[in-house]
Amino acid sequence: MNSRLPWGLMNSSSTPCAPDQLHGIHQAVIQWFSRAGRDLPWREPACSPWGVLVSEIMLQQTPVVRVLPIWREWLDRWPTPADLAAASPADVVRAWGRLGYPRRALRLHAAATEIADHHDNQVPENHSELLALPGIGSYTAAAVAVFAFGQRYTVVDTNIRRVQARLFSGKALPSKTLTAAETRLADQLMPEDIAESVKWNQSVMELGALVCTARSPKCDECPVFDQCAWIAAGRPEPDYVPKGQSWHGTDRQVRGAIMAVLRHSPSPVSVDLLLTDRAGAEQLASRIENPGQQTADMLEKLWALPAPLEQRERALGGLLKDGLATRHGDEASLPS
DNA sequence: AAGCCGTGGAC
DNA sequence: TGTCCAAGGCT
Repeated sequence: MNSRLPWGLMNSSSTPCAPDQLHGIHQAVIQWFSRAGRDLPWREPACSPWGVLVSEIMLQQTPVVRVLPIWREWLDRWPTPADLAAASPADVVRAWGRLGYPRRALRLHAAATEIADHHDNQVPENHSELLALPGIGSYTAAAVAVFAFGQRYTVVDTNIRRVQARLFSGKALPSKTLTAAETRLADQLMPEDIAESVKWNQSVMELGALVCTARSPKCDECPVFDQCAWIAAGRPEPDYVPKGQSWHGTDRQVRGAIMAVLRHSPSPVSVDLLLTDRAGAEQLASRIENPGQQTADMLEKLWALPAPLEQRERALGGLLKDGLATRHGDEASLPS
């Protein structure tokens, strides 16, 4: 839709743009994907639903390039849900490496256990059953239903939201939080044909990832530049400033540093060592017995953080609460 | 519903 | 260097 047409005056229950124009957009975006879409292993027809599910969890807030090598390791090591379920949480968290948000690893492990125990080791095709699994929310449930099982289901991720905001709403960015209107729009935009709807979901997501990006969109490469409402409106600025994620000095930073120590350490780590700072570490030097060079490096980084004891305790407490760490006596380790 | 939860590449 | 942000989910 663009300013040459009066669709913007229509109410929210109407169609987003003329049927003919929508069909043209479908064809243009899907054709673009067939030419410019990336060859990713979880898009191979031979990839199992389990492989798709693992990829979707890993891709939550983590870029493709960082997921690729870990995904391959996981599928080689744990080719079915039961294989992952048989592993210990500690091994799972270590294999997760530095993908970030390690709670995802625990939830995926829990989901694998549930699939192995209650779904005959087969990833469920039903959207409601997918949604009931730990770590699987509305996006991931829809993504697995669509990309693993070829269903016609409305997928709404950050890429699709951004493309919709620009192409149809003429805004630079989608709203801060997902709205019912966005989901309704995504639903209205989907082709009726099942196979086409799958391609559409895949293609729009890829367009948002490669061309219609958050910063510096490559509009000169866009297959629907001429139809874009944001372009027609003169590329207006966002009507709000995205709130950046703080990092330095936060509990998250301390949690990350503690997790790095636990991941690298082959044996439980003294809680005193985890909770002290650089100055305190001097006094504890006599208690450090061959932690291993890598563990020592991670400890150094943890000690170097400008975090008071109270914050270090809070961070470790959070990890214990989340099941990412366990404590036995005066030692802590990854959960066994 | 607004904030929390990791990590590192790009600019 | 600092800031932004990436196929979200959970509380």
